[in-house]
Amino acid sequence: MARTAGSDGERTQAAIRDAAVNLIARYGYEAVSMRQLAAEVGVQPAALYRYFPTKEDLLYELMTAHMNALVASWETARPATGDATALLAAFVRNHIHFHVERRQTTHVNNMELRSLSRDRLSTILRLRAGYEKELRQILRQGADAGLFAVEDVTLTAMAIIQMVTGVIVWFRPDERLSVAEVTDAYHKMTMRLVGARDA
Amino acid sequence: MARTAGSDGERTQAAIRDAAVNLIARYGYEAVSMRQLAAEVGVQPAALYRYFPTKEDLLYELMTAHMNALVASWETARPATGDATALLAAFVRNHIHFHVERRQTTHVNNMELRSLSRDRLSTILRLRAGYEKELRQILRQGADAGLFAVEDVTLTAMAIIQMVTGVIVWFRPDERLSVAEVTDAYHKMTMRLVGARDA
DNA sequence: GAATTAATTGAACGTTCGTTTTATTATCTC
DNA sequence: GAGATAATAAAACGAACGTTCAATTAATTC
Repeated sequence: MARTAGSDGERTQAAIRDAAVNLIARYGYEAVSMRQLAAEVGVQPAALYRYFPTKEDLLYELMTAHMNALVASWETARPATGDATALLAAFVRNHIHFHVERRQTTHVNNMELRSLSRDRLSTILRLRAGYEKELRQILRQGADAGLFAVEDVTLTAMAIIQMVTGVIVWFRPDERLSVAEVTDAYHKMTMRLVGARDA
Repeated sequence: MARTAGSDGERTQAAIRDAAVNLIARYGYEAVSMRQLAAEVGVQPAALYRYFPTKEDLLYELMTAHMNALVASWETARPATGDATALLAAFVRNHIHFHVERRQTTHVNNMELRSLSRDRLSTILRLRAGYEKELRQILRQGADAGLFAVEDVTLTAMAIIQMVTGVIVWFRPDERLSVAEVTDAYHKMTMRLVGARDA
């Protein structure tokens, strides 16, 4: 046997991506073998190499796609007008929605950084740094305007990022709370955390 | 060659633990081989098996030691008297000090849960749940006493845990800020986050 | 100082790993 | 419908993996 009836490169590649995200999120990058991945896709191991030259190439593509989607998501969600309070609210809400809807790729991005080569790691970290800079700018703007009581912008930004990204560690949408309820709660906590006037 | 001059079981075991924590924190459990670990210790791979029957036994011992130390640390630090505000302050301060001083074992405990067997995983999670319950009790006590403005105790506890544990992701003690400064900042943020009256 | 025990080496086991090569079949182009 | 190309299978590569076992030497016991 060789090429199978109805086979399609694009579909196969998408199936590989999906299966890889699921497996890596659950078992970790190192623990998932190319054979295991191929079996999940329903294909022979060699077929994977038509789409991803190496295992690390596959991981890297998943991670860059996630980071680019995150940056794009904020670019779309960022309000054109509004003060720092409105910006911060939009940032937190978008961040939580994005991550709750992509728990698996988020897990991969948070856990598998150390499996990347130096160059690729710094590319991902650069993307991440750019995203975090947006939050720092909002905090600084709010502090300068006297809206927030933020002493150390960098520290506060990291605290907020860690807090809101941590949602995916414990939150399961089909349980006690809805996404909207959780988002509201984190929004309020963030506003209190930065000492926002309006909150 | 066989037994080497000056060899000592206890010292070797401690050296294995140390090297394992360093390597696993840096490269991940799956990515670290027993040969690599043995080389780091300065011993042949077979010697490791005198102290740890399997690779997973080694990981499990590192993780239980960390969790037991965390629980013991809080038992020692917990104030005998004081209201919820004082308790929460002590909790956050102890938590940050503990984790900043043990960044490597913290990383191992946060990242390698999925490499444990089901039984061992639930043992670790039980220890963790017990620790987190302490924070929930403090929050509930503060909310009942009218000291905190906490609507959802469980959600708030997870937010705080994620925020304060996240310190180890970005904080390096020898850089811009000292441990004391960071602890103070997180203490203030936590108090504002829960809407503490006294803050 | 002989017997015992503790600590370690060196070599090997079978398995699995990421990857490559070659052959084969389906689909598309004209 | 012939030729070109895309998609996959099948088999194999050497290397590395966790682990085991027998042999050997250092330290301890009596």
